[in-house]
Amino acid sequence: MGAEALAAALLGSKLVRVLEDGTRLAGRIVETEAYLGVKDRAAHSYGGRRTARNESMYARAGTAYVYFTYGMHHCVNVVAGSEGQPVAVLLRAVEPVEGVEAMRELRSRRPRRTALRDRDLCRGPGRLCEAMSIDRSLDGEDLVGSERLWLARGERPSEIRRSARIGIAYAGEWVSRPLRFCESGSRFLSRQP
DNA sequence: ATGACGATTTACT
DNA sequence: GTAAATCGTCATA
Repeated sequence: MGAEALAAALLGSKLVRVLEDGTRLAGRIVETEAYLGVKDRAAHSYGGRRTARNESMYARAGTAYVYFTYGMHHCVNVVAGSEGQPVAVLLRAVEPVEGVEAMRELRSRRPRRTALRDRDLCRGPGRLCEAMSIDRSLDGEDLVGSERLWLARGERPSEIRRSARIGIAYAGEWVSRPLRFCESGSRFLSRQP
């Protein structure tokens, strides 16, 4: 499956995480972005770049690519390409469905002034990783078969909306490509399309 | 060895 | 709306 097809197909699927202590967390995916590989200036694999950091992008489809950015946030992707094709789908937002209080606790580890509403727990790629305790230790995990982090079926959205990707102002003509996929009308999006 | 840069989030004006 | 926080990573030397 190509990255765009996977980005759309993942909407409605559940991301499930089991912590060391057995706590189970789950969120329904409502926002994704496709990164199209070597030709895509916004992708970490642009131009065939292959480093220790993005090595997982070159693994087989269904592998997790987790990276650390801005000195403080993690983001999780589902690898989409056939092996050797560094193509992936970034998970940008999920709707919390299991372990909400555990998620709130995880999101409150750093001091904060404002109270955390349920709808703000997993609304954004860095936030959802913090809420689900996803970091580089899960980079390379097989999302079909892992006991720590995996994908499960869920209710498909009634309507999908495409828009431009976020946070890639440096990507030239790729900035405006409609490679962001959202469930129409969801209250759990990182921002309204 | 060093410097510049983020697929972001938060708080503040 | 704008700006600061914060540091692993990588390209350059």
